[in-house]
Amino acid sequence: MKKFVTIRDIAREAGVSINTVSRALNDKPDINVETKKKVLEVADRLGYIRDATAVSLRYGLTRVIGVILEDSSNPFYSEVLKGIEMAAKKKKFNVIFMNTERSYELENEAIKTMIGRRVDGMIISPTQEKCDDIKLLSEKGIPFVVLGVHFDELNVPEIYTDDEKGGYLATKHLIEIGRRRILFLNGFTYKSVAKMRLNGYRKALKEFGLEYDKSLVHEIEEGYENAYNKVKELLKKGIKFDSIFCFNDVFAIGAIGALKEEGIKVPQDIAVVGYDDIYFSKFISPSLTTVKIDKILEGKLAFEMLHGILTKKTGKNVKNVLDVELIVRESTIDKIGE
Amino acid sequence: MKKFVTIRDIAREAGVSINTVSRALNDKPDINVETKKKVLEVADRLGYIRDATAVSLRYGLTRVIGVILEDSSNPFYSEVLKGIEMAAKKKKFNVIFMNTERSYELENEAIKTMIGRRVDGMIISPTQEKCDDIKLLSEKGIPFVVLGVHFDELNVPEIYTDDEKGGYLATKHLIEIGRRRILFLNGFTYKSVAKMRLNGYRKALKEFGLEYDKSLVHEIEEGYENAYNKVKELLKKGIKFDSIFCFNDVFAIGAIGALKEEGIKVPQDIAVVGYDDIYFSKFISPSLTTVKIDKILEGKLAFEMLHGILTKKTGKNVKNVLDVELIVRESTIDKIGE
DNA sequence: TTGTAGGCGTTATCAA
DNA sequence: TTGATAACGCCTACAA
Repeated sequence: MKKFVTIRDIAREAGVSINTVSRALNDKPDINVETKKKVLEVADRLGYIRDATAVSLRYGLTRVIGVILEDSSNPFYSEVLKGIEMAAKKKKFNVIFMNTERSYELENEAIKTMIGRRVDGMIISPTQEKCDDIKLLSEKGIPFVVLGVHFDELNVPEIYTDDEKGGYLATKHLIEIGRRRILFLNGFTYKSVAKMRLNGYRKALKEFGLEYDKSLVHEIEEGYENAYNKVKELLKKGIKFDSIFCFNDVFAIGAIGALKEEGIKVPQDIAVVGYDDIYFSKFISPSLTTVKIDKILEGKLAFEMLHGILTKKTGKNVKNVLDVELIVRESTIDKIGE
Repeated sequence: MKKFVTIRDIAREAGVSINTVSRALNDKPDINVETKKKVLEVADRLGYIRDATAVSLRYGLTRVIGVILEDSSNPFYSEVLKGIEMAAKKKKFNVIFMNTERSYELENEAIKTMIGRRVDGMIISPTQEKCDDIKLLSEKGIPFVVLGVHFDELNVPEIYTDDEKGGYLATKHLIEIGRRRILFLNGFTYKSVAKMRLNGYRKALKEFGLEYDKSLVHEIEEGYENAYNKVKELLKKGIKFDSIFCFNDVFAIGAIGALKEEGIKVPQDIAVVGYDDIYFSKFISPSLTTVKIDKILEGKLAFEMLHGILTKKTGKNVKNVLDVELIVRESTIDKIGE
């Protein structure tokens, strides 16, 4: 028994040729209304579902996009991914995704796999360890959009957030509530995101006449534990600070965890600002002051950029810089709203 | 200019026929070692990447699985999805995913799309509003695994968690710490998960000689706000309870938010238990006592079940019931570990 | 208005 | 050990 109904089956059943079936199915004009009606009726009765792999091969287009991310379970990327899928669905595209676990090797493999799948385009959030793979993609002329990252050394389509502004807003806010020694728990600055936030941090310090103190700026690996441990370590060393600006909300939650354990009050003793505004940031206690990124929107726009490139409506090297917004909550302002 | 290198290009360049190329590429035995070496060298030089759409058409197998979920950005499903992708990657499968947003319509459409894509199999987390679509899939003989849900009325391959046990453990724990009036904020019991947790709740009450009080059991929609509002409403009505068992951690966080605002102490006045053990449950304050589900594992096992079905190693109607575990934290035990 | 034939890129069969 | 050819399911010229 064959698994799927084909246009040949419909043709036989309806007593017409296969391309009459094709015409009916594709709403082509040059076909008799009666014939069409009959063919469609038969197709429906037989439960015909068009084989997308065959259409892909024929057209050289798959209507599939590839999405390559660090980690789809991370609260930031999981929302971005959702936004991508929402936008893709609207345009009748499907999404294949692969995680890289922050490994350049896996990123490279994922790209090859996606090319093998003949995806019409890709959205990639690169590790930024190297960028040879992205360069290759660009040379091969395969449409793609880089997400969440800016490459100084490459001229490729990118969507990322205005992280210099984010870093600036966060730092300025801390200064404005009277903090002077602002610890910055940053990510690694070989990544554009971390570099930009650092620029924003420095810009705000400068603007308010505060000097940049190297002992207050630390680059750490992703993860709650690393922020938690770093804060504990610095407290032990006796480094003095009255506030912390964190690279992301998970760091901020880790930092707050460490501070609480040491009996340090947030925000009274030390104020904390995060970044991203992940779903849980408003629910934790104290609720988190943070720089908000509209992650669903970033995903949607990433798809729309890619779609624009695919349909030649968008230039090939457009940069799309999303705005960010400071959200003030309890981790910097005590008894907010009273 | 053609976009991709084909075996024909390699054949021409290497001066052999296309199926000699195919043999070399597929490691077939009947080929001269020298020829093979040369072909592979040419393929490499030309940057050949095999077209998976063509192979899929030829074989009738795609090495793609479809994953259909309520919401991939939800902290539960995002981890399950990651587990699926991890396991799939190991077996050289790719994952196409679609969200249903808890709409049966979208679920049905997603299934059709996946069939159109000729995925080798699907993992579906159904809305359970209806199950006609699942039944159809079963009749069509398309391999699939139902995830996170049990259908009494269907005999299909399923992976879900032992939620009766989970409900029992949570309730028993609350009773053992001296609570007698246990509010149960449940999901809708047309879903098997909610029904099973309710069974567990009742079982524990019965075991300890407590009577089931309807006014303490409420079915609410997903979302922080709904739990928050329900708790506020019940407090206002003057319903008395000394503890809450929540359908999931997000409910629990909502409940705790409402209690805190009313100046009620958790766990001293009211103890709270959640369900799922999402990533943030250990970081919030008070940290959350909850029933842990190993979500990554559930995803991995779901894929392995499906793969087993695809390779005929697994029976067609296997049920895989995952164990759950009670994780005790501060929301039920004050000053834990002191 | 309808049908025939060719081809998308690959692999498998069969003959050389 | 190799090559010619057909086939997977679909769509599109072109012919009838």
